[in-house]
Parts: sequence; C-alpha cells; structure tokens
Amino acid sequence: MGIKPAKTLTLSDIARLAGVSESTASRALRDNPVINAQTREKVQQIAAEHQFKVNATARSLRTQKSHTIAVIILFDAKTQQTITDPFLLDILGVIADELTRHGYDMLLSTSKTTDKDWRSYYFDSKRADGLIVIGQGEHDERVEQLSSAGVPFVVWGAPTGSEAFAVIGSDNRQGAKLAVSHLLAQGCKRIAFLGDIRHTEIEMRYLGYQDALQAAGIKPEPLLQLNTDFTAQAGYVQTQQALFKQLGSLDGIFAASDAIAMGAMKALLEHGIAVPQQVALVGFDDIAMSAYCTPSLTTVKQDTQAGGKLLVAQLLGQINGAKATSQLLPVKLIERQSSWRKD
Amino acid sequence: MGIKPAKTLTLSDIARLAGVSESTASRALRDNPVINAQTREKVQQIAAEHQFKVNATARSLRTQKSHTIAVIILFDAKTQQTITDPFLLDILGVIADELTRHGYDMLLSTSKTTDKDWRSYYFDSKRADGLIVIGQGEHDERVEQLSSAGVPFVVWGAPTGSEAFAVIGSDNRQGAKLAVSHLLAQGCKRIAFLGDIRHTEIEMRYLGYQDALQAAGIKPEPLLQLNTDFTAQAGYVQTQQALFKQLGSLDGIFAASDAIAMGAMKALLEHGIAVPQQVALVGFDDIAMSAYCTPSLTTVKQDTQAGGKLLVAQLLGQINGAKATSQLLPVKLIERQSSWRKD
DNA sequence: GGTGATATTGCAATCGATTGCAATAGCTGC
DNA sequence: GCAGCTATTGCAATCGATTGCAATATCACC
Repeated sequence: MGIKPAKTLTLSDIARLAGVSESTASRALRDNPVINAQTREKVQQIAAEHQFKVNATARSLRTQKSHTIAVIILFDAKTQQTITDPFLLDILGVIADELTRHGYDMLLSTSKTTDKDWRSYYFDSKRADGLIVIGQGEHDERVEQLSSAGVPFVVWGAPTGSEAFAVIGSDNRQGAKLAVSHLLAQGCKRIAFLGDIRHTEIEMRYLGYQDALQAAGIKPEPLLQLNTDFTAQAGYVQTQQALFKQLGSLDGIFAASDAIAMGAMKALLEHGIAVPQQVALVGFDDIAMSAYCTPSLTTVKQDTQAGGKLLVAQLLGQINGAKATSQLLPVKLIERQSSWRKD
Repeated sequence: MGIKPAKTLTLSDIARLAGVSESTASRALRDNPVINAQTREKVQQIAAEHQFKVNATARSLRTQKSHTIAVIILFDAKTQQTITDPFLLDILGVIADELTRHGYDMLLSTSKTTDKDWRSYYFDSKRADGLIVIGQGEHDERVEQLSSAGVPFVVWGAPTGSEAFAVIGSDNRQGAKLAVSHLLAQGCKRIAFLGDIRHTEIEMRYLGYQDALQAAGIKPEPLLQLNTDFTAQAGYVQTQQALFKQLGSLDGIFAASDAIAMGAMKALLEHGIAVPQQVALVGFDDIAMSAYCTPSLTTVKQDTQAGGKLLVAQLLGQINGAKATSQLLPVKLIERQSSWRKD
C-alpha cells in the first residue's frame, strides 16, 4: 500500500516523450529499418527507461494474430478426472519450451471444460492462432470437425497414414511388437495386455502385441486383453482381477503405459508373484519413475523431446501456409529388471 | 482443400443480418436487460446460426480485461531442466479446472523462458489480469518485485506470515514433524533428510524435521541433511552416496518429495537394505504413484484440491479489489508400508 | 538552379467490440 | 392535446497499436 500502481504507459506516451509520432515510435520499437538509427535508439531507450511494453491485445487486434497456441488435453470422457499421467507432463513441458522459444504463448486447457466446441472458443474467437490436441482419444468427432474448418492444428496421437489432418505420434505398433517380442524371447508363453483399446494409440499397441505373438506362432487370446484406464490404480485392480480369475497361468504382462505397469507390478508382488521370474512385465512411455521402481521397469521409450518439437514445428509451419504432414516417431525398448530373466 | 475457410463473422455482420445496430447487437448478446426481449432473441438466434463468436481480442482491448491468468512454474535455476515433478501436474490440473470454471483462460509458462520480467511480459502487456506463481524457489527477487508493482498475484509456496504478498501452501513444517515423529515412533534413531533447503518450502520441512527430533530429545546432525533436487534420480544418487559414506548407521530417511523418496528406496533395495526393517522411509506429496511402489510409500499428503481452489479464489478476489491473504493448508500423514514396522 | 531520387516522418484509417449519451417512439394522465 | 415518462435503439467515441500512403527534407548530379 502507499505505492500507487503507475498507470501503464501507452505507445502514444512514449511517442510524446520522444518527440515523435506514434507511427515512428511503433516502427522504431519494431526495428523497422526505414527509421533513422538515432531516432530508433532514442525511442527504444525511452521505452526501456519507462519499462514500456506493447499492449499485446491491441497488437493482436490490429495484426490479426494472437501469437498464442491453445494446447488441449483430451482425456477420458468416462472418468471425468483431471489429467494425471506423468507422460503428459513430459510432453507438455517440451511443447511449452518450444513455443516460447518461437515467441508464442501457450493457452492450456483440459477438454472437460470447453466441452462443446474448441474451434469456436479458441479459434473463431481469435484467442489462438492454432491448436495442439493431445490424445486422440476415442476417434473424437471434435477433431474431425476441426479438420473441415480450416483451423491450423496438429494432433498427438496415432498416425494412420489416412487421416485428413496431421497426426504426430510414436510408432506404437512397432514399440509394442518390440516389447512383446522381448517378453517372448524371455520365455513368456501367455502374455496379458493391459490397456483400453478404444483409444487409437492403445489400439495400435494392441496390434503390435498381436503382431509379435503371431510372428512367434502364438494365437492371441482375446480374454487376455483387459481394458484398463491410464492409472496405476486401474493397473492394480485389473491385474488383481486377472490373477484371481481363470488366468492363473500368466507368465507375462504388457501394459500400455508405465503407470498401469506399476499398478500391475504392485498387484503381482502383493500376491507373492516374482517379477520377472514368474511373471515378466513391460510398460510403455519410459516416464522418469520407471527406472526407480523395484524391480525397475522395462519399457518402450517415447521420444517426447522429438515429439514436442515436431508438433510445434508442424503447427507453426501450417500457420505460415505450409502443409503439415503426419509423422511416426521411432521408439526404443529400454530393458530393465522387470523383464530380464538371465539364464 | 476445396473447403474455403469461411471468413469469420464480426459483430457488425450479425447486426446487419439482424437488422439492428452494432450497439444493439452487442447488448443483445450480452443479455443486457435494456434490450427488448424479441430483439434479443432474434439477435442471439442469428448469432447461433452463424456460429458467431465474439472476438476475444477486441473485447479485451475495449474492456481492459483479458480474462486470462498466467500460471508460472518456477524451477531450479541451476538444473535448467523442464518441469518433471508429478506433483506439479496435480496442482496444475486443479488450477486449470478452477480457472475455466470461473470463465478464465490459463496461460502457462515455465520460468526459464520469460526469464527476466514476468510483470512486464504478462501484466504490463495486458496478456493476463493476474499471476499464479508456483514454487517460491529460493527467495526469488522477481516475486518481491511483483508485490511492489501492484500486480494481482498469488504464490504457491511456504507462507511465513510475514510476507508482503499472499502465499498459499501446505503446512510443511507440521507435515514434516508428523512424518519424522512417525519414524521415531517406529524406532528410528538416525534419520537423514533429503531435500534442498534453499527452497523455502523445503526449508520449512527441514525445520519440522528438527522439531520432531528435538521433541524426542535428539540433536539434529547437520551431516544428515543432504541437498537433493526434486527428482528420483537425485534421491537415488544422494542415498547411494550417503550409504557409501560415513552414514552407515542410518535407520530412517525423510525425503522432501515422493519422487526423491522413490529414488532413495531404489538405492536402499539395491544395496540389500530392507525397507522398512533396516531403514524406514517417508516421502512428501502423496503423488498417485506412491501407493503403488513396493513397499508402498508412507508420505505426507498435500491437499492439492483445496490448494488449487484457494489459489484461484484468492487471485480472482484480489482482481476484484479484495485483499488476498496467505493461508496454511493442513496436511495429513498417510501411513503405508515403507515405514510401518509392526512388531 | 532545377530535377529526380532517396531517406525519414506523420496522417489517418483500421482491427472488432463496448458503452455513455442522445434520440426516438409509444404511452399515461390530466 | 400536450407535458412527462419509460422503453428501446442508434450514434459516435474509445481501447492501443500498426501500416499504406502522402508529405517533407535532403542530397546528388547535370
């Protein structure tokens, strides 16, 4: 108190202080080469002295560019819970850094809220110049809408090669195949799949799972696929149920995310089942924690660094008129203790 | 291609279509009671038909309100890495939901980028009406600056009762005291503290640690406090080093975050040290994973739900002229296997 | 000295919505 | 039939910056 919040200065104030017109001041601040060097420096110095900052709103209105990207995190419409998967934070961090590096602001939203119509809310209203949608979810219609509306946007999800918009994502199928082949190589015969195949990405992982089994001459058993939400809790519960039921002879589990895998591991250990000796376990994502559980978790590493950068690059390119293309990112199997049977 | 992005309509288009003036259209859309009911409905219907959305930029410029809050995540200036702690995602999710519930957008930024001056960048430029700063860090000067500049903002950190701005945060000291008292009650005699006390919040936890020891007549040993970053890796490394060094007689560890605790647990188990029998372990935060490691992690639960809501409520209140006040949130000890010596 | 080219600067319109104030129409009551 | 109200609507200014175009100054060169 006592300190009166100095009324923010406007460009016209700066112009007056520098003894030039608003237009000159504006050009000087934007380093327009048409302005005399001395004038430019004088204006810039005065602006700096007074800590003048261009009013972003006015600029946006005039230039018709918000220099802002909306990032929308989709999550399960059923479990109306907040975002929790650590993997999200990973990729979000990369996107945030990339955007700021390019001079863009990031508007973050979880889909629950702006339920109906992102396009209207973020794009038509000029809040954002483009959208990044994370999690293609269950073939969301809202994404399809976007593509037919000329809105610049990219999706983190499962590229199929045939979609009408740009999707960036890991090679889920190949990753899953690597994981399951690895389990088979460790001697596993009956491998369960924990993951909700109604999500496109997970569906691809399930296909990779089947690929690996078939390549080994094993017929996939539909009963071994258990729809599981993206949480440790869901992994725990499903594993418990699976073990209590007819699936007693399991000797391997492939979980569609590391969080699920950790839940599964908990359930196994609680039942006195040795990991990896009795049941070998592989996850997906390679979140930071995976290396630090016991036994440490074998998993398929998604390259969030490359993914985030690519999302941003493609989107900004699209905003500048280029055509964005889908892209599949290579993945890598990280072998750790949860699957490693050395004998 | 083929689909031409229909030029977005403006208010004046709607007004023309409805056969009224812009002012009437504007008032009709905002449910201004001075407008005739029939006129209002006609305008609203036409607007809906054409999916008209008010240009947020123009509105912001005219009303001098952005209806946007900037959320700034501070992290260690030393380890210039991206945000990774799962706890952040927790509270971020709550804040995001709360803000949208109040009709505000959320601009997210990590401090690395807008290094110098958030006030200028977010507030002076009118990008945001207020700021939420997460992680008070090491007595950041930039926060102090804010308070003397009349910018509406609140901080998630460690309320001391004497700061010049509103800080919301958990009762870190009490939480730590609970945790360490619990360890003592389990029979621990020499308890290490893993956490970087240059962070205000961690400093408070260290004070609570000392409180508990002193209450039990034990003199805290400075050597048992090890500065540790907020990662599982740091927890792992520090624990390893601690064990290799002179601290062989440890029988308890209090980690300043769950991530650190999990790293510590890994190191202990790798060395064949039984948890909790030889060394009992307690963390802080209660992130989702804590219940699913093995042994499951005893921890101090922070109420992110209450915290996020309070941050938003205080900030919006402040924007509307109320005075924001600091507040200490109660915490709760969650006893799990990593510390429970039943005998 | 005159002509044209070049370097700088300023005028004024513009982006799209909001809002104070004035204007009009319709109605009431005497 | 008219003063005085109320209910509605529209005019025009405004928020703050950007930019096409015009205006002026300066200089070179013949």
